[in-house]
Amino acid sequence: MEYNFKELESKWQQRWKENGTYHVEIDPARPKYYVLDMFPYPSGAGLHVGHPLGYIASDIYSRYKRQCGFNVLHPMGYDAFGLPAEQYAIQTGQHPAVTTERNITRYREQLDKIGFSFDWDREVRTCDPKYYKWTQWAFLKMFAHYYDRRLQKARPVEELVAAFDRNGTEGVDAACTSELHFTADEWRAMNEREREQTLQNYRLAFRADTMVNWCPQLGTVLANDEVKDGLSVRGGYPVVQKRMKQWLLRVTAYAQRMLDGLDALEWSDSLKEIQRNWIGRSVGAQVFFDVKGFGGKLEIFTTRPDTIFGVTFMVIAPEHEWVNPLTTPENKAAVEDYLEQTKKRSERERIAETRRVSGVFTGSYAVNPFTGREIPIYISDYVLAGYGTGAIMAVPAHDSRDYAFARHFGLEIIPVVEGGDISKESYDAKEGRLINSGFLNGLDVKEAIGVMFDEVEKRGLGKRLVNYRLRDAIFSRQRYWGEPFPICYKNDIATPLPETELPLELPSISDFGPTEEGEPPLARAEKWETADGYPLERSTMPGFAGSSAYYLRYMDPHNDHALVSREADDYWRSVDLYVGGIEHATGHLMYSRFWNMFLYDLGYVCEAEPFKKLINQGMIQGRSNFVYRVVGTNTFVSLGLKDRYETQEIHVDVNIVRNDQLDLEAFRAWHPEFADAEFILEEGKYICGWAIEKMSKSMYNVVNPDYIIEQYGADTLRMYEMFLGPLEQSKPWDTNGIDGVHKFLKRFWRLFFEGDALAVTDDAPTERELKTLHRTIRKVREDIENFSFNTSVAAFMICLNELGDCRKRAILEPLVALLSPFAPHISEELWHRLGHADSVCDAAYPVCEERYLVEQTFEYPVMINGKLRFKQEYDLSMTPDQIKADVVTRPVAQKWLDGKAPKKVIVVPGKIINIVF
RNA sequence: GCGGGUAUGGUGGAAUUGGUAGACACGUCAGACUUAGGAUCUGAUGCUUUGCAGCGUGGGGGUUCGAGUCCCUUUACCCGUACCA
Repeated sequence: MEYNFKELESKWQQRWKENGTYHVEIDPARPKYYVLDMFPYPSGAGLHVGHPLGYIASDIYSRYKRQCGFNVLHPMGYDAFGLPAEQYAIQTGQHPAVTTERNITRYREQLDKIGFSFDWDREVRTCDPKYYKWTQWAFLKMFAHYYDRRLQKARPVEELVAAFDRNGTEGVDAACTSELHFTADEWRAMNEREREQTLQNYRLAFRADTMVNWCPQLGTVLANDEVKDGLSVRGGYPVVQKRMKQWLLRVTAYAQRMLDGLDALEWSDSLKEIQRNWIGRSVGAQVFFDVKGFGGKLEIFTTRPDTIFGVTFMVIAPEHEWVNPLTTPENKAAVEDYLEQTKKRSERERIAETRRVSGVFTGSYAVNPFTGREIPIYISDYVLAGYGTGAIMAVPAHDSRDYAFARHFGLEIIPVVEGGDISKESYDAKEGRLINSGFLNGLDVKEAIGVMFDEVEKRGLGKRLVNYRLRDAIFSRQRYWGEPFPICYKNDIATPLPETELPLELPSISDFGPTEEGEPPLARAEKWETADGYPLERSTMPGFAGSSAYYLRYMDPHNDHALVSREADDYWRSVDLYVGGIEHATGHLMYSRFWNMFLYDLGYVCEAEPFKKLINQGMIQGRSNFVYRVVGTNTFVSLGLKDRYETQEIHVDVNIVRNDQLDLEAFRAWHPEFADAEFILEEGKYICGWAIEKMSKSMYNVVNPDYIIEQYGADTLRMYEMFLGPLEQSKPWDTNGIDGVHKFLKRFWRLFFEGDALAVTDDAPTERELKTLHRTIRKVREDIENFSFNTSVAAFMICLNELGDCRKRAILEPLVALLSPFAPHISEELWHRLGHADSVCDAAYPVCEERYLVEQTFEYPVMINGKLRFKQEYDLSMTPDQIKADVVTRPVAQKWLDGKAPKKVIVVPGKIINIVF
């Protein structure tokens, strides 16, 4: 009987669908397990062979867990809001909802062919109003809460208002944009607008002015990668840095908890490290410097208070709020000139032009509180407005940037730490003894830092402070295809819509670009206002909004009364295994953790961390093929002969190349230009060159899974994707190797049949066959637990090689169950042919019986003189004397024994051979 | 610059975690069956050498009876991040 994969795969996919095989419900009688994939953005290009890698791995794990008796939640959905659909809409006028729907249909078709065990009844789409109702709901909750730093928890804004009513800011310790101080009387004296403005300083979702790349001609904010050389990439219009009112999420409030939470997560160290760096905690001191002839004190942040005696100047960021007050009349022109220069440059450019020293003197002087010396205050864009206080104390002797600046402007450099030569560069290391530093002299750096912290606090110059690099997330986009904000403006005061009015649906419009006045596309909607006539917010939420809590929605996707019911959340809790790409390390995976912690604080979810274990699948790269055209001709020369000609390398579609051999006819038909191509062959073949590159259309190396499934079947695709290499490693796709896996499945299939009849026998298996079976079971189980799917596929192949043509049910039946997570279609078919009525999905996963392994051989560590010396696998049929003889004759042992015989060789069946001398 | 990772045959990759390097698969070669083979099966296949033998896990050094694995050093590539005070 032929292995007709096409027929049996579509048959079972159909049956699974009809029978609801993958539908799951809460079942308190069984332990739950939640396996989640990062849901895809359904792009117009469809899936290529690299996309399903993670889905296949998670599907194998889900099926395995299910067969182990777990109630497995394994859902899928679509991250459907997003820029590409909108860009396409601006160009073509097609509504993004239409193209998105079309793309989703295409994705679903492709996914269905691979045989996943998704419970599609739980599908979510972020662009569905029933779904984004809960995105809006969470936003309203964030708007209505602030972060109490003392309780380390989000609390209702009403509590903050009550506190202000009682004592003003006295005793309030809340996460905020800037530290405010006012009394209860001052608070009570504020009008409604002032109060709201004050509260925005504390809300977890708030509006504030931030610097953005603004393109007046395009009428929109641009991301850094959309700007080049101060011009917009599209259109080439000037882009300026502009302060704009934007919605933000106060993720910084959760910085410490997000940092601490990492320790308990089963994520890769590299991923945790990326998040740690992103959060960027640093412990230092806040210090105030008096400014000569000026009322205020300049606040800076430093991690090196020990070097304060070496401060010879100060620098503030160009955006610092004191730039104007600190600038003296005679420096005004120069400062304005400098500000104009920096304004033109985007943040990215500032970064790209690394270490190009620039700056300007304000004319003002600060006073070093420890030396009493007057030090000049400069403005320079190497100081970032967004970090710390936007102002620094400069210690040129011990900071390379300050050093470069001091050299450039001829400022004084005073060494205060011994150990380096500062004639050519600064000495940044945190070791050495302090010099030129008054009471710190003689201390080493670490001691000095501690002493200085105390001294600064004692003298009332400042205090210890922890700073984070993490910044609040800008949450609004001047775009159409996103969630509308459930916010209206009453007399310009941002006012939340009542929850009962959610979802606030995206209005239908036909032109998706910004308006001529530079308003976001939603300004084009007719009547974009509340029923009582208040205007609604016109920007929409960014891409990460909809993906921040989707894993919760899967638990209870049809609930109209809550994001997730208490019951569902109590049962499913959090994601046990999350599989997805590392590119979301600082985006989605940060926002989701923030979002979840917030909901946790409010008591809506029972776990603080959403993703317990996380696996990052590697990228599948493309393997491109090349042909070599002799320059100036239409003649193509085979790889081995190309050095004899002057050639031009041309990408050729990998789908018309097999084992690097070009299909000449297909090549001529591929492109009109090549219709009359001539070839210079080697041994009658045209051999192509190849290279590993990103899989992309322009390299003609995209392999479509539909094509592979058509040729080899879904089971082969699934197993081959796993066989390619370690899951977490990037590796090239090479269709050439797929035959090996396909052959394996065909061989496995053939074992069951003699002609068209089932040929499985009930003969008793031999010890050897049982050993092979159980070793395979052990290996495969172990490998699945370790996500080492490539070696488990190899284990199946080894097993088949060892079994030869064993057709015994006692061996084959467990193998079918063992294989089913990897190749569900063929396994299901064989399972039924073996006489089972139920699905192989519910067949208990085979368990290794150790006795079949240990009864034949032992693996012993060998102790010589109490030290582990070598291991050897001994067959149990060997007597202790034989083992002894073997040990003694081994070269290693002989070296040790120096010719003498050991006194005793102890053979303990089970563990250890102890050799006594 | 900083942080993380990788390096093994012609190719993708194994290696029980310090114990016979190259499992498994591709490719290649040879053979069988075939009108045919991009089907199936069998065998060979790290390199050098006719052979004996020697050399082999990016390079150099070290620890050890024994190193792909541990330590030091160095090179190349990949990823993340970037003036974070």
